[in-house]
Amino acid sequence: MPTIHDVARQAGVSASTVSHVINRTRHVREDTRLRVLHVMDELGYQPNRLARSLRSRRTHTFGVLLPNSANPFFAQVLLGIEAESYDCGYSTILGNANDEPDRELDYIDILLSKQVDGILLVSTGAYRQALDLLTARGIPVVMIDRSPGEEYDDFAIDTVLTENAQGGLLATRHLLALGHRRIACISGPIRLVPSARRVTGYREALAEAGVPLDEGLIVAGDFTHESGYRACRTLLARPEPPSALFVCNDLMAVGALCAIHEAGLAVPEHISVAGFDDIPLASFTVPRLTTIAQPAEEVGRRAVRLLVNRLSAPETPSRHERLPVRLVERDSCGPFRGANV
Amino acid sequence: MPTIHDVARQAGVSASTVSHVINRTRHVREDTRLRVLHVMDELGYQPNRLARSLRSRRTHTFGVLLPNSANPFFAQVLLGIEAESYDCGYSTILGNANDEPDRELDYIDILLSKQVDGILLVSTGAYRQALDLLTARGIPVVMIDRSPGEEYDDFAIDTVLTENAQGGLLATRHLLALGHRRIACISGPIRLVPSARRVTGYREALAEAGVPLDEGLIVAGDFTHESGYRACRTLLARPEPPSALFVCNDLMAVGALCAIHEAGLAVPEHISVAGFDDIPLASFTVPRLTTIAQPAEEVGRRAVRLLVNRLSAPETPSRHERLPVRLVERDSCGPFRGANV
DNA sequence: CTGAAAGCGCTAACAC
DNA sequence: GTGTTAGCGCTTTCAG
Repeated sequence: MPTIHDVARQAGVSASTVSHVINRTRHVREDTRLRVLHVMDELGYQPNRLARSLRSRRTHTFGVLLPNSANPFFAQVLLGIEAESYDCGYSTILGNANDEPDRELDYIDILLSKQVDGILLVSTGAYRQALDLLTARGIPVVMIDRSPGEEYDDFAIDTVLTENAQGGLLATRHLLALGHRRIACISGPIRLVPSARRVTGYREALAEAGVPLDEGLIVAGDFTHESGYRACRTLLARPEPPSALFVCNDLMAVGALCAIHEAGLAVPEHISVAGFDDIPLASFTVPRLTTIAQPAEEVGRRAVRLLVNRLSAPETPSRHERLPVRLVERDSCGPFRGANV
Repeated sequence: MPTIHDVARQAGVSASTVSHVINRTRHVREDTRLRVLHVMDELGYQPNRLARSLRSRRTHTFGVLLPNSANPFFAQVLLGIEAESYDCGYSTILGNANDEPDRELDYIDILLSKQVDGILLVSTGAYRQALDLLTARGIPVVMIDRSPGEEYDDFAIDTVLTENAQGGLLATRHLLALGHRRIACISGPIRLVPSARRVTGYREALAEAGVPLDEGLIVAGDFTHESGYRACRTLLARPEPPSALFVCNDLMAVGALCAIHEAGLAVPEHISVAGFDDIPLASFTVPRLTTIAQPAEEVGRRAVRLLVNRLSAPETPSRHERLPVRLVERDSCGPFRGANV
């Protein structure tokens, strides 16, 4: 591979001139500029960005840490992150924590030593340690989907969150408006803030409507198809099964749909199901899923924009974006028609 | 951030000694080793891998280029790539081509100038140009899922493919064995080799069984839910609709399931559906999807292993892995019960 | 077993 | 408008 010196020699100028042509960092006489460009082209010169980064202390690379990039919701967020990063001239190094906090921390070390310019983090649970590592280095971080809460305001970290509680509220209100009273909830892992907030919304809606809450109607899953399937079976086996389900993510809702079908019941005739996320699949389930839409891709893009902004203005106070959710009515929720089975 | 010189000074040794302690590149007296280790720990020293890479010409980073990381099949492959890379001490830079060949080529340039040690490529279609860029640089490449064909054997590129034709054969034979004769096929984009191979398997199975092929029963989708939905509607609207469907990927099969349900027909009573990929969701559709399983995650892991091997033995002749597929029988295929509708 | 010196390819400060 | 110089932080000969 030719170096910048090869180009310089060939074009009869100094390396710094070539550098300035490449980076438009100061004026170069038009004819020399063209000559340099021509030589670059001729030699097939590609700058070594490693060397450039070492010197300029900018790698134009972000680290992206996710619990699991194959989860459709995160996959969509990742799509937004990658797309916006590309548009802004950044590359993305991807790391999956696989829900193992240790792995998350290990990745943070790796990313830091690779000198990434910033990190986009959906933390698996090691909030405190992760943020300690990060802020010790003073590297910009945007936390996505999950935040450590107000206690961490001093960390000056940007966040992009969605209105989880509002989503739980909207979904449950919708079910109530359809006449349902025994509304169950399949939650995500309780330790996760977004999941907890969705359940909060659910509780609020019930309280608002004066419907007493049967705690046995809340069962926890872990955001996978399988867990939604199992939780739903548990619910159906109860002496007084619910007539509607608010499921805290679409993956589990799909599992629930499957369990209901296998139990010989119909959606929405016997049971209504509302999900959360509006993953692309949700438009094609049987029946099509009514759900709370989160702008996943936009979440990713916003996060990147925050990061890019912070790099150009490091001293800005931390910014917290909260994106709205909305109810998408499809075919999985119907009016209450009396206790089933 | 402390540098290796800070550590050296503090420990009273030379930088090269510290380097050797870190990289175990030659023996160091036990007590000095411990002292160095201690100082490193004390200062919270983290090597700057940029500098290291510039010098050693190894970045321990792979580039991963996919058509779309949110497609569940690729998402699963990516999971395998990321996991195995991590296990082997590599990071992964992710790039989505979004089915735009130009973007794929642009990403290749970026990855090369970031000096990645190798590239894992699921090409969007710019095979020839992509490989030209890559081989000109002599950088190791593993092509996944799609290969340019025998004509490119001189490029000495490793590949990991799956038995696509065999999959088409197995699925169609299964449908035939259930008594179906009018079996339609929803293919992927014709220009893509894997899709074409699956259709080849489908044709072979029909020929094998002496069932004449009605070309009108083959309709092309583009591997998305939506296209499967539309293709299925087209098929159902035909004067003599098929009694079974072989759909070239699960995403489209899900779309087909939805279309069939909306047409008031039942699976598998009226129509049988077989998919391809066995994405995680396939176990939870309504009804559960019979499909051809590809070991997606393993595909990713194998690809990384090939790359790692090649880095340690660059002169090895190119290796081509072909992973087997298998039929997973679930609930979406049933015996032929006479013409439907 | 250890140290000194050179240099990976680039950019930035300073001269002219 | 252009060139010279130094050096980012590390590894790797080469000496000892």
